[in-house]
Amino acid sequence: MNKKEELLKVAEDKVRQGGYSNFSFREIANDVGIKSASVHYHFPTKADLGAALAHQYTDAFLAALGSVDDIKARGENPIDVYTAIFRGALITDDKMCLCGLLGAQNESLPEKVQVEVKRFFDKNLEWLSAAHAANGEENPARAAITTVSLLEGAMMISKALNDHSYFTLATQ
Amino acid sequence: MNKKEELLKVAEDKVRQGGYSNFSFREIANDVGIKSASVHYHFPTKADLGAALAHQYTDAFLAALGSVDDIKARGENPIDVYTAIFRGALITDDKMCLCGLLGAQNESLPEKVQVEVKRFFDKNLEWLSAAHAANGEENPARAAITTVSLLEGAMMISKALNDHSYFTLATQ
DNA sequence: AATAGTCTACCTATCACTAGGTAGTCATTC
DNA sequence: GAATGACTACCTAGTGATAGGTAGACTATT
Repeated sequence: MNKKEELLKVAEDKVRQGGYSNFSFREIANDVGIKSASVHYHFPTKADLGAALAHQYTDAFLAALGSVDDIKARGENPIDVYTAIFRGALITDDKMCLCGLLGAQNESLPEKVQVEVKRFFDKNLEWLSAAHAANGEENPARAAITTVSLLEGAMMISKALNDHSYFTLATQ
Repeated sequence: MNKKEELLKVAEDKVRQGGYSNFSFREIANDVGIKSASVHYHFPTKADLGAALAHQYTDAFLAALGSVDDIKARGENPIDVYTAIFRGALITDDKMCLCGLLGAQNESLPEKVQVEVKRFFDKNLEWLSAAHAANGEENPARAAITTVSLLEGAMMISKALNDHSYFTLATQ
């Protein structure tokens, strides 16, 4: 793991705790043992770092999901798989969804970051629509937005009330 | 409307756009036509202002809701009323729910503010549980957390994708 | 005389970002 | 195989802007 990857990792933790403005170049540089000026070598501006963060997060999330077809082939319900990955992100890391938090504060973000946040949700809705269609839902597009809304909202409220059992109650 | 109320109003707009760190004493002072030092007369610290903001927002929200009994007496469904108020907050102001955004970034907030955010959701869940119970739901507590999760999540995603139709699709 | 509300003037800390330099690595060239 | 030049990954030192917060003076109302 090189310094660039380390920087993204520590920045991700901070953003998932308090949003885009919850990390500074100085802080993350200090965390990985370099100087803040050197962070600019890897990421010219803070917006570049933020965009890279959301892009990487989206890719990792999609990779964790896998393909709807593979899940159906295993005889599992893709919506259950999707829910389990959300639950894992909350329980394991005790943190919000990166793009959920960024999405909520969308208006104040640099455009580069907004684009990547939008990509996250576009890809999620695409995946969920396919999943609901494969399950025989009559309105897969609506079911998709309902599923992701419920999960992001339950995550947010579990963080606000500092009690993960609300997530379980809302999604079980 | 005095300066204190004006300050809360302009601060609320900024927080609902980009979170707790999206406003500064200098900015809001300038917006209402006083100096930043004078803001400290009304609110000793930023945490005090943030807490007052969330408290006021909660009170206004509950007042707008009214009582479950009154709504039932009018022959309306309280969950529809609740949903309509959420939709109004999104469509009219084109902004997130204040406590939703603050809740998502809960970990990075001063404790005073966290307490007020928690109060918002506690009161909301209480109201929704009573509403679902009045509707004859078999598990009002679960229905309550599901309702608020869906609405907060749909709001967040509508902001992230910059398209209110997602909220309508998820909640209609 | 007292209080409320605002002011000027300032503090320290932190922010993103830049200029310019250095040590080591690498392939190319003579 | 020694020298050259480009490249990587960092550094020191600093910029101007902005952050939250404080001390003490001023002014208008009561």
